Amino acid sequence: MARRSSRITMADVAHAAGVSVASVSNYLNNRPYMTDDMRERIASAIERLGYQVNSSARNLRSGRTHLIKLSIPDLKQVYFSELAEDVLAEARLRGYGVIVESTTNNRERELDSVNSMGSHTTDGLILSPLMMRQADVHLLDNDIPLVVLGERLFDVSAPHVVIANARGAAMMTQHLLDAGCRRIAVVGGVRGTRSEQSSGVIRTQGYRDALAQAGVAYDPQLIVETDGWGSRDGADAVRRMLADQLEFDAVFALNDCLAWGVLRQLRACGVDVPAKVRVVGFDNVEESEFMIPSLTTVDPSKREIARLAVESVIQQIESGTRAGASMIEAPIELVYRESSPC
Amino acid sequence: MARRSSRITMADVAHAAGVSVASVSNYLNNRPYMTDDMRERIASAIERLGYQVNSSARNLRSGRTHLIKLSIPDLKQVYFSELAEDVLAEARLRGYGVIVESTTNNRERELDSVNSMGSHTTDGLILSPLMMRQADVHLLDNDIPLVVLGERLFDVSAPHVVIANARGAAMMTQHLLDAGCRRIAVVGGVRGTRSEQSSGVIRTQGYRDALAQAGVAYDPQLIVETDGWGSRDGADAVRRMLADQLEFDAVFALNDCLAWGVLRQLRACGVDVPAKVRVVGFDNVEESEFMIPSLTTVDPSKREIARLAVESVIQQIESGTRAGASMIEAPIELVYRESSPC
DNA sequence: GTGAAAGCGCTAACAC
DNA sequence: GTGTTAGCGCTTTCAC
Repeated sequence: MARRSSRITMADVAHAAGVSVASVSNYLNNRPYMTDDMRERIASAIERLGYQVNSSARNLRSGRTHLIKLSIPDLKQVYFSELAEDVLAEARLRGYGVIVESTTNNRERELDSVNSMGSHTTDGLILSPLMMRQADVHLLDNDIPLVVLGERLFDVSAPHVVIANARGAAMMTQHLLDAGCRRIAVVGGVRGTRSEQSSGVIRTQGYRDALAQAGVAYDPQLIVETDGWGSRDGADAVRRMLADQLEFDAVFALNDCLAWGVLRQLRACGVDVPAKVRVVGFDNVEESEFMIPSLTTVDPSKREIARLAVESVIQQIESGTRAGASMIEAPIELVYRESSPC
Repeated sequence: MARRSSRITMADVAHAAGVSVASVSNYLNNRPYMTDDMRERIASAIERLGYQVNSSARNLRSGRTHLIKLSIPDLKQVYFSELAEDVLAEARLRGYGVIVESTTNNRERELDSVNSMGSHTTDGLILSPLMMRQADVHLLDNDIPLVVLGERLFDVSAPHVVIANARGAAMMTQHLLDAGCRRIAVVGGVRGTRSEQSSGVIRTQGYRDALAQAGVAYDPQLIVETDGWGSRDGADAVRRMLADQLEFDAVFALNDCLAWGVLRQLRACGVDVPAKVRVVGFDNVEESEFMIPSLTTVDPSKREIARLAVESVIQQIESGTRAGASMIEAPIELVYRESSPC
């Protein structure tokens, strides 16, 4: 029956063990040079008293909290919840806890999670920005350990862990071209050019690059813009494409959720996948494997992204400063499944 | 251009503003009785120096971190990521941060998150236990603010926020009976009786209760057990049911993911939903609305669960102790969609 | 090897 | 209303 939290302090332990607080501290921090006898007495006292370190005190003294903040747009988006899970696991492995902050696609919140970094609650930040503007980046202009995730490369002096969006999209497009497709619709794509460097823009560019490379003409009609990137948007897109009698022999949905909707709607309309139309996605979210047909997609290896991000932010924390700008590209891979076999 | 973290302390601010640290503290904590003049001088000094409170120091002194730990089995399961998102939002609203801990269906980890509670990193715990055994509950026998989530009602002296699993399952079964179904298969159900009080067991019981109530015979054959609760398990189940030539006019999948798999596999096998077979789920996960056909399901109002849990744990934190055992049942509701219209 | 003691930056009790 | 000050519990020199 544990007492109220830990009223028990290091001093109590020291007293009970007949040693000094310094020795208890040494013991707790695995410092060498200590007689086995003392080690044992301290251990037993700790056990007996049910002592637990007070991390607030430790944090104050050491200036570290062993907490990382993970700021992402929305946990309800599978991509991010899977990424978060991987970040949690990786951080845990390295002895860090994670405060998750969901910015719910809200610029204010993104700025908040940046602004609050000075308050020492967390040692570093892994930020997946979505709404920040160029004008906001000066807020990141400090020495706090930071890793930026995703493709939005602001002029921020910090390591970026990026997905090879353009390359992934190009590879996937190439795969479809190799399979003989010539009318590849891009659901969730962005027509024309925008200054904004969203994943949509970049993936669309990758698609166009691959077409160009293969000498296949680019038809803007095939770019089907959507409101969001959920499965409903994918289904809506297909509905429109069919209504407009758009000709296409493949659909490249720019993320897996869109692809789910595409798959469902095509099936509902009696279009055979992959015989009549091939369908591919991007993100390799777990559920995609279980679609019928299972979804061919680009795997951005979230595990590796998480590992790289956590590793970098911890390295910065332990070295004491923000690392300079850099771009770490996570490996990318095509996963061939039934919706577009190899 | 911010300096390295905040070397700037309250003393610096006090000095710059020509006041005492106490006044700065008062200002920061919105304490009353303070001339507007002083208020302004402090504000401007803070602004000028770019001061930010050091939360470690504040935490040590106040004994509070304004951090809650949320311990759940797995963020990759949609139900939990949606719940987590709601918990995050609710906590944020009330000025608390959330450390998310994913126990990955691992008993050790569950115990860890409980054990580490004494170390003052977080003020309270919202725990969704899955693997804990009766033998472990003594670990929860302390005064630390705690809310237990889900149906596993151990003999723990703390508030429980529970889903009305039995009632929800019974209501849904009743709906199917009302629609004329008499052979309702339960995918993910648990045959026979087990001491264990998992959601599966309880939801199955709710189903049986409804049958009994309606005077419909219970056929154990209709209980289709599955390995897990993912969509693949749902699809597998249907495959087996069809192979075994099981007769059924409805499928009650005990969660939405199972239901997705059921929907897909039935469709793949040319079984019309809902004309031939009705399909319903449990959890009302966002994606379910976009299935084709859209999924009728039980809505456990995660938002409300999150609200109740956060509210209770914060109330405990602010009142200074663990609240006694209690059971707060979150409201439940059937959501009628195409897979089984009303 | 071990211990004494000086803070880390803040809050709150109390004095003015 | 405002200032002084004593710790919160720990880590870390620096003596011994």
